[in-house]
Amino acid sequence: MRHLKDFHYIQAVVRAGSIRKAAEDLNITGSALNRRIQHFEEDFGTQIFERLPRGMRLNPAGELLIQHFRAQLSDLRRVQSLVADLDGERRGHVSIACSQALAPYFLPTQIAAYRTEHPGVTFSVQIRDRAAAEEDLRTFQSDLALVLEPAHLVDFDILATIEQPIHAIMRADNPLTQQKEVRLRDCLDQPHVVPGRAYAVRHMLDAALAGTSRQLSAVVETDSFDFMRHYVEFENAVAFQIPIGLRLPTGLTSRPLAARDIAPGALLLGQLRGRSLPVAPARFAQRLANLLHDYAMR
Amino acid sequence: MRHLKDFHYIQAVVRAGSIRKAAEDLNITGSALNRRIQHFEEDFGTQIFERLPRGMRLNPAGELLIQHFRAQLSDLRRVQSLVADLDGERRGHVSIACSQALAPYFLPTQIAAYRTEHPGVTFSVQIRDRAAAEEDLRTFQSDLALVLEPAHLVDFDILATIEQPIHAIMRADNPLTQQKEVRLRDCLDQPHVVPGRAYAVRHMLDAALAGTSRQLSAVVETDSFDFMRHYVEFENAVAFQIPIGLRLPTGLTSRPLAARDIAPGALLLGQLRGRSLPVAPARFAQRLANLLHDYAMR
DNA sequence: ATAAGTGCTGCAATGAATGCAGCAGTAGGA
DNA sequence: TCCTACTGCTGCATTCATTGCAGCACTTAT
Repeated sequence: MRHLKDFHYIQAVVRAGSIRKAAEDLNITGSALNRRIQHFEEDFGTQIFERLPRGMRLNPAGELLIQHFRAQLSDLRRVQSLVADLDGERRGHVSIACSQALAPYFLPTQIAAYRTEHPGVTFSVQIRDRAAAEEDLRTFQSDLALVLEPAHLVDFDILATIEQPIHAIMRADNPLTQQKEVRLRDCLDQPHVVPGRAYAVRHMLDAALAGTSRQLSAVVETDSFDFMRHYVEFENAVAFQIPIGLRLPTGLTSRPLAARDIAPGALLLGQLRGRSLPVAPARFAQRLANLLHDYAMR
Repeated sequence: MRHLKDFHYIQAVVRAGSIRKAAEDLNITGSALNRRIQHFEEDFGTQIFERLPRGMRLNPAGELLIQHFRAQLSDLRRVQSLVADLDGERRGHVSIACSQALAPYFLPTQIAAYRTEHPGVTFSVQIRDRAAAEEDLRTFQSDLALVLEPAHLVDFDILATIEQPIHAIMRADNPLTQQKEVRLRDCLDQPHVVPGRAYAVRHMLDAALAGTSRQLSAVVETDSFDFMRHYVEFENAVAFQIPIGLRLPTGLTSRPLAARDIAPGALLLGQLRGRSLPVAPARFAQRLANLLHDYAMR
């Protein structure tokens, strides 16, 4: 859209940190970009950048403005999708930020199922830890977030929620498998692999152990849930995961951790508070919400 | 703002009904305006106007778009007022659509009181009947509506509400003044003046009389509440008004109508649902809401 | 001290938006 | 039925805003 060109220019400067770098990204000269920004500031009424010796940085007014622009762009997409709907096109795009646990199994099946009914709808899936997922919503980079134990919940509108007890993942020949549910201390007695600090499962483990005499002594700490799941196949260790993301190969199995050791985590589906989602994201969110609701009921 | 010029052009065409008339209003030629609109439609992706032999009219996509633009403009104003607040300017503008009853006394005192604390804030007050007030909110022409018994309440966010029994206004020597509250039928036995059908007081009178054997037989029906109030001074008649708008000259007095004859009306303060108001309107609304709340308590 | 980076500005060239005149078409009145 | 008045639209020349180039003043890191 032509009338949002200034916004793209401003955003490029924000990203690049300087006019000249941004100008290169935009395939224009620095002077042209410089003047556009000066013009914009002039009829906006205030400076929106701090001029530093090493480049440009948004000032508070600029932060407010760019947030406005993002909201505006998002609303324009919504209107365009409404118009497309009017024309009977049934197209659209859904952008989701989700916890890593949802990536291998849960989301692919849901998206594939949705696309059989609405083949015109495309998706983008960003794997984000619990803080980054919320930031993605705030910056309009994602329409929806499906995330375990989000960090702040400010500006986060909860569309659905289910409880997810943490499961211990181990080989089928592990002695712990003889019990219906396992104690956390028994897991810690075995070699165990845990996610990095940014992840909710790790956060819950840390919280459960705070104030106890036990502590984690992980043989591997990793950012990859995939790695953890596969590692257990090669060393007889214990990994941790939420059940909704699980579909274990033969030879591996899982048992829930005792609720008195570690409280179940909340898996939340949410959007940016106050935002009107375009048609496709709204419908997909509705579908996910129903599914999670049924999942919680059964 | 430069990047909203297309919007102003489109809105001018909507208002004028044809490109050439709109072009005249905008002091440009029809061809320029025509091409801008064609360009816009091109990169928006769809036609926005129906081309009729007698001019242009918005199609459904255009209706959606113009609503988006209005919201965008409103949000831009909000951001600008936030920025002004950042600069410590404390300026702003508040636009209110209100029932006629609030115009002579209630709103002037409130606005004046607010302006003693915030002299940089300016106001505009539109007198609107109950349907038009809501339409004003919907089209972003007013930030707030203070209106008796609104008609539809769709997209209307209620910020405060108080009950207002209808009062009969009459001369101090009227025999009805001997009672604490008066019956509607006794009022109808006297010459009476009533507002036009668009107004809430009239609507409530009609509703109260529906299904009874009595009916209005007004000696004067008028759009002016001022007229009604003054008319009573010259003919010994009865007029109707809500108490919050009343401040009677000596010689006139008022008595509430019996609640069993006619239910009190709801005076609502509201804004457009989902809209974030700029600083000044939000603060003034807060002040009004508090005031109405106290008013209801006493 | 040098080099590399920053934002900014004067001048000329490019390209987009505008104005003018005229076309084709429809609606309503004599 | 013709005529007038209105509609949206378009080719061409012009105007004006936007851009690119080169260079300035300045800061920081080597």
